[in-house]
Amino acid sequence: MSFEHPDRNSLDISAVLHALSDPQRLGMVAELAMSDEPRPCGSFAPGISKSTRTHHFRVLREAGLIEQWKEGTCKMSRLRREDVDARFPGLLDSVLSSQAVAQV
Amino acid sequence: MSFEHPDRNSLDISAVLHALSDPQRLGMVAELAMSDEPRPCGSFAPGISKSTRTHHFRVLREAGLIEQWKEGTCKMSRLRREDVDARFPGLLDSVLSSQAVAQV
DNA sequence: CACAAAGTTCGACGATCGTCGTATGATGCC
DNA sequence: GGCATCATACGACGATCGTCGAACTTTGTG
Repeated sequence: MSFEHPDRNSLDISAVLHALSDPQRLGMVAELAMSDEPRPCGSFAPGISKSTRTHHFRVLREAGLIEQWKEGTCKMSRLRREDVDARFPGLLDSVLSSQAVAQV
Repeated sequence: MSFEHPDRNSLDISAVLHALSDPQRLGMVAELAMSDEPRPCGSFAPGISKSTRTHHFRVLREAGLIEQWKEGTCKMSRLRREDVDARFPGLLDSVLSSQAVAQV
């Protein structure tokens, strides 16, 4: 029922950077950052298959970037912004702002 | 003679994050950031082979993180801090400060 | 209960990665 | 010139990655 969510203090910079280095995942994180509301998995990355999406969400979750929980048949996701900011101050901001520029 | 050094404006966030996501390369970048002096390649990452070192330096260079040039038989490396900061403000600082904490 | 919807699991695949050793170049010094 | 030093080029290897489809589970709804 509960999934693997690494503790705030055990976040690994290499895992975080690797998780963010994939354009697909970076796009997901950017979407999560824009709308502060949790969102079901299915509403992301419409071009890829369900299993690939599951894989990307697991990478993000195991890196500690997102939190996930089930609600009915949906799985919700939320960016762990406070935790990431506490451990790596400024990182998410700089990555996301560069992403925002790229999307204009 | 001259190597591939991407233009400041063509730096790719995914390539940069991927380049930094390897612990070996992150260590090299951290060393380069600490001593502002250019350093020969051979003085890095003493545990790994020469060819692996060459490979890592190429990844860093092609991502636009470092600049390299030859001096005699040595090849010098320098962090392209201004360029990276201009393109991705705050990124290098946050990554390097987390790295510094980890090394204490 | 039967069915639909949302995710997961399980191979599988080609591509890329990190690492190595050996051979090869380029440069400086005796 | 001969030799040592520093780095590159070229496979090669096992490991990981991103992607997929098919089968399955879980949950809600008729």
